[in-house]
Amino acid sequence: MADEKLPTRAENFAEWYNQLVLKADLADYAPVRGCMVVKPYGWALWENITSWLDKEFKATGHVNAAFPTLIPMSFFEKEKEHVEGFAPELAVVTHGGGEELEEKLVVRPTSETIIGHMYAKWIKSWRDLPLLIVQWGSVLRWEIRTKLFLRTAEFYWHEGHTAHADSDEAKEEMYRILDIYERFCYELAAIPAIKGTKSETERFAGAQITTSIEAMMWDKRALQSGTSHYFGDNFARAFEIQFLDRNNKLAYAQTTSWAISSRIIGALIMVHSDDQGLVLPPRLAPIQAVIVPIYKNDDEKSKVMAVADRIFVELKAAGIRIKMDDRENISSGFKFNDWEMRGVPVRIEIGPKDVEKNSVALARRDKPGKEGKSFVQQVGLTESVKQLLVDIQASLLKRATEYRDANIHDPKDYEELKQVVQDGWALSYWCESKECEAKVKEDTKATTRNIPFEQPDHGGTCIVCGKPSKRKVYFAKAY
RNA sequence: CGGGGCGUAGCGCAGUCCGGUUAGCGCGCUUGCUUUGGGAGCAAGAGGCCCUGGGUUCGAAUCCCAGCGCCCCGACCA
Repeated sequence: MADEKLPTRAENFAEWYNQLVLKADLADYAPVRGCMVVKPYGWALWENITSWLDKEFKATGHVNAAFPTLIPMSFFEKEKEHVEGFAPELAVVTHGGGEELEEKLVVRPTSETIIGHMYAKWIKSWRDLPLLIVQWGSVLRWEIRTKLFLRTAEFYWHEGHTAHADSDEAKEEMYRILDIYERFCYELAAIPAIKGTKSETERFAGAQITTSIEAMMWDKRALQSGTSHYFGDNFARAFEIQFLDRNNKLAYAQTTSWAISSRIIGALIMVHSDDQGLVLPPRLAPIQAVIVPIYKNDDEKSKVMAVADRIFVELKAAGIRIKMDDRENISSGFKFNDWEMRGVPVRIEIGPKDVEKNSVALARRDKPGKEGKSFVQQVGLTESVKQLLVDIQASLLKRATEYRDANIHDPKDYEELKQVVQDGWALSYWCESKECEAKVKEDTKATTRNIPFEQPDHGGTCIVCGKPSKRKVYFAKAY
């Protein structure tokens, strides 16, 4: 039992993360370099994420469809910036059925091109708009340095692709989706992500506007957790998505695309989890509460299990995602640690003493050890557990918000900015020039994350060059 | 693409320098018994193309040559 414990976060954050993903049973390394296998427990978590998003997309008029994995190479050459952005990380199929292909096929790294091609075919009239399609699937990017969930060659996501008659409507769509992403982060993931606009250099290849939500991890690095893009007519021109408008004039469609990927699971881990293992927000946890029965002999077992079974049925009927850990020959101490590693929000311990006293021990995962343990009556347990799940959800968000705010700095000058981005974020005025942005990156490795929508009501001067500046930007080291 | 390291059981390693019985150890796995309120104990088992190919030798995990694969450190992305 040498390596049951994780390295601490302070000791080695990267190694803590790697081992946590494996030990919490979320994913495993695949035989292909850079690829991962998402294990059933990890996939259950992903399904809780996707099912909420899917409902929100459908509620806002979107429909799901599927486009092919393979895309003709020539499609990528139609939008100049897009091909430049993606060329280095394309996987290309050169042979099929033993023959060399006449036109090489790209394994999709994203689907703007093939969807653009199809949209050109489908959109002929203003009556065909808006077209609001979401694809759930995976994409492949030939990454050099990979890490489970955060950056793998193949990853899972949804990609929304919409086409609109005018630019205002398309921009509204972009912002509408970003709002859904924000609500997902706050309400489900308990992550206080910040909405904003990407700088020109950080923009998606081919986009006119890229917006993002940015989240602060435990190590204070930033993680782009979702993006929503407005393309103007860039892709419409490249793929000839044209329609006759109300005035019988030929016009280009305005398109958007947007995504949240399985990377969000990495954010969940790096925002909430601790040295004991995974910590999951109750609304996303595949298992919200686990029952660990404790007994020494058959006599105790029958008494304990009678209570445990009854409680299991009650909680399940109340809609709580509950699990009975009835594994034999494993000590209860091991089970406690095991479920803590897997991030289950609430643990219910039932032993002979509880049977006598009509109580149970309730342990909340967000407060490890004795601090989070309480003894409550079996009567009314369903309500106690429900309330506890709500409390945990709220306290995770509160803790993450306080942590984020405590580590966002307002440096006085460039010297101080260089200091604070080594271990935190800076929110500073910036003149929005590429030169100043590049200088910060060169000096500190920190990049602009986004220009938050929420801004002070007055301007200031650029933290780098001192020129007048209208808006503040977040500078941080990023994943 | 440039520098360093490693391929031996599912995982982590020892053995390799200096060739020589039946290739070991820890974890994990299987079975049985005892255990179970914070990471249990004992016992018996299963599990090997020692990366691949060639060479040297009476004899190669070990020496030589070639190849393959992987990992770590310096330029991009959800």
